[in-house]
Amino acid sequence: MDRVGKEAGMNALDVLRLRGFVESTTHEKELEDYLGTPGRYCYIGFDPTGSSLHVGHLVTVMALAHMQRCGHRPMALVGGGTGMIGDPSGKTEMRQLLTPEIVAENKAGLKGQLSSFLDFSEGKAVLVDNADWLSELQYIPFLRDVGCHFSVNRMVKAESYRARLESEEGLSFIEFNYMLLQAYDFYVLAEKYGCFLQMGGRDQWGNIVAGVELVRRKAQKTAFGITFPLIMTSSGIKMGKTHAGAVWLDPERTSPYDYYQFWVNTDDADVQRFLKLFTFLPMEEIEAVAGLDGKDLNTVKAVLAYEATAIVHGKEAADQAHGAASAVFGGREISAAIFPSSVIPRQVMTDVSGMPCSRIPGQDFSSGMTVVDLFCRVGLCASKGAARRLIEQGGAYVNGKRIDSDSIDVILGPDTFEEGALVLRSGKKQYHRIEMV
RNA sequence: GGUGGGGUUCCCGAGUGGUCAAAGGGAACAGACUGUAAAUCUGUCGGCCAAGCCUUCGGAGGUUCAAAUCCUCCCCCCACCA
Repeated sequence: MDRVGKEAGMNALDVLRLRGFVESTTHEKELEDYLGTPGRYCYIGFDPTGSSLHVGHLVTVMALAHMQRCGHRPMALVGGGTGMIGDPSGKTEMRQLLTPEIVAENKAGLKGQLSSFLDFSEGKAVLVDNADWLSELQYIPFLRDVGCHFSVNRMVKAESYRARLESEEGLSFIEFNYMLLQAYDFYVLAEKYGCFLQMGGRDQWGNIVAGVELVRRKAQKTAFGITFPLIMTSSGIKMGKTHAGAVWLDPERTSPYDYYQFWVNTDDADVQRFLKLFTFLPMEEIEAVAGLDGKDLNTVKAVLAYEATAIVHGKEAADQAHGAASAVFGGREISAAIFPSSVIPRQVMTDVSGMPCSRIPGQDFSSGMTVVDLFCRVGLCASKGAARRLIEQGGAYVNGKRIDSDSIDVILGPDTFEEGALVLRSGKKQYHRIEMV
């Protein structure tokens, strides 16, 4: 999708500002000039602490994608070297140190996921690994060349270390050192690629500024930094966390159906903000629906969920997730007047193939199965006690029929299936389809 | 190394021999109200073959009719001192 409307031809920094990505920048005038020329490099570092990104990473990834759409060249730096140390910024606890094998594995996973957002062909985006230069570093030369530029007095005052300095756990030296390494990364990228912009979450401010200063001192060049706000939901929770933990981009960990559901359940108050941050829909179209509220907002949420899912999992998976949502929660037509750029299906179409689903052999039902056992078996309930409670509280449904507590011991036989399938429901939102095989 | 204080159920945090599956809060789950929203109210919130039984209070032993609570050893954390 090319830039349309007022974002076309706009300075990348202004695009990011307009969409709510920018919390703070270093010397913004010069930064604007830097981004005024196409083909500029900019980078963000990713810790290879896991093999999958999650929604908490999305702001940074989307920022890179916008950079690319504005004609610049984003770089994703995978911290194969620093990942062996662990960034203490803003963290209350020390990180688990990673082994080289795990780092390699995670790195591969990250690249795959980044490819959904960035076009890595023809050098339009670059993936680098700081292990390439960090692992060969010699301690004494490093201390002399880099360490001498850092003031411990200043580092101790850095906001990013504060939590740990004040905590009971304290801060180990290896972690205190982290800032030097990240600053050195920036210096290397500046020298090697001419990359003079580093971006990151607000907790990276200290590390970014350290790099900007190192580039100035060692290379006598001006480098820049942008930090993004920490995205909280209106209810005050860190974005991307749910009761079940993180919302992952890896479809094995968070299915496209659940991913879609995560977005469709966005708080009313967050919809506008999230559309700007987490979709590529043009600003004009987002602003056009700003006045909608109540039930009408649900349509907007559907577009948000659809677009967000399509970016990560592709159009087909988004169609399925959307169709499954229509099947269980009821569909609604989406007027061509809103979000004309979106490719969301405008007509109601239901599609159960995207639903959470278990296949169970028919013979398991030949002598019947209790509702309690069935709910546990497909993971809708954590234990039989939980399943009993669910039924007693009136939250269990089979094929749309509530199981009342008197019939808690009802046995389900093969005749419960309609056309070889049956649908369980737990509470208001959790559906699970069972196919007999 | 010394001295003192700690490690409790998802999290925080009460609990110092039986009345403890363990107060209170948070999270979570269910119901009502709704719009697959928020807020609010109500209920639930270790497991099981469920008026009973089993497992849990850092780990391993021990005392006792009875231990989260007492004793011994060990592991880990914190504070102050060296």
